[in-house]
Amino acid sequence: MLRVTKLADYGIVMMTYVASRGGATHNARDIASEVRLPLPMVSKVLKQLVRGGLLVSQRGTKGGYGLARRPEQITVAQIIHALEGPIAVTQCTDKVRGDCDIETKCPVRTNWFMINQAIHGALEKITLAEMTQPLRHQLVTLIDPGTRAEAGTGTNLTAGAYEQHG
Amino acid sequence: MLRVTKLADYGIVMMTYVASRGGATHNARDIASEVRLPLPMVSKVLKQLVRGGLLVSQRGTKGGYGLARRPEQITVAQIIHALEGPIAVTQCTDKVRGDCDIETKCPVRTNWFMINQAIHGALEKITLAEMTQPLRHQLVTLIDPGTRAEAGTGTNLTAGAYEQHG
DNA sequence: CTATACAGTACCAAAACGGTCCGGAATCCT
DNA sequence: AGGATTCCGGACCGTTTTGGTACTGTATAG
Repeated sequence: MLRVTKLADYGIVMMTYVASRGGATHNARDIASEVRLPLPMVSKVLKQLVRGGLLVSQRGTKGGYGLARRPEQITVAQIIHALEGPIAVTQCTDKVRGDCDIETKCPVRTNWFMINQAIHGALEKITLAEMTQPLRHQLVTLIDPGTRAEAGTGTNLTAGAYEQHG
Repeated sequence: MLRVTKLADYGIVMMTYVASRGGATHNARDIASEVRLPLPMVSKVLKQLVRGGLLVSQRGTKGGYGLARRPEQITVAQIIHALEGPIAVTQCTDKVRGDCDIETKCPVRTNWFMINQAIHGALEKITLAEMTQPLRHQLVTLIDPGTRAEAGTGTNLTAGAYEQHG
């Protein structure tokens, strides 16, 4: 748990794919087939990434999607934000749905704020450029020496994505 | 998003409350009234915290719950683990439900693994002892200087918890 | 002006979440 | 011994979210 949605998971895979192909634009159909995910899903994610300002789109016959800026300027935190809103570990954070009207009195609120910042900071450090080059040094330094691996990781890519994308 | 469930949110509030009262045991009813949450809910959370080895319980007339070990030995990561399973940002992590059968080929898998470790590391650093004393120094150091506050935080405590718990 | 490709939005089934309830077992007190 | 208290282990259920699809509209190339 403490899980990211599949939308965000897909989005990161797709962004990584686009970034790995330099500045060229790709249309939704090609991306879908490369990443081995259904076209409607891919299309949906791409649209949201455009809205989030991470991709730029071109309509028409020779249209497609391309990165809105250099891979070094795009972070994992930004991708998650584009696909599932602001990173907020607890509710009553969107400020829109202000459920928590006792903010000033709640003794753990300040701590949650810091926890959220810590997580956000970790995700903000990781750029697309690094994602295209696994095991890069800067990523490694994110991990504490004493931290045990408690659970595995991986993507939601259920039997398909990147099966043999080369 | 990237949100913790309310169960975990409640759990942290409750653990913080118990820890703030030293080593004494409290029964579910008292905790519920102090934290301003419905008794069945509180009871459910407490049970899971016992199963997770974070609380010890005593049955009978003078029964109740107490910390299983010193607050310094209990981390936020452990509480989340007890209430919603292993911390895993992406699916196919529980190893039980191994959806992702292309692990070795997926190019972003390694990166997800590191992201997960980074988050887990951040949560593992925060102990209950620190939660009872907000704004402690070690917490502050978790936050990167350059990290912007993108969204507020807080608890899910919808109009009730800790309203006037003093 | 037609084929292509993105844009927006509505829709739906399935799963997870949040919360409640009930019968059972241990402990204390009388 | 017997009742009162308190934790234990489930099942249960309505609502929300998630994951995924479909359909109509709009811009662009040739």
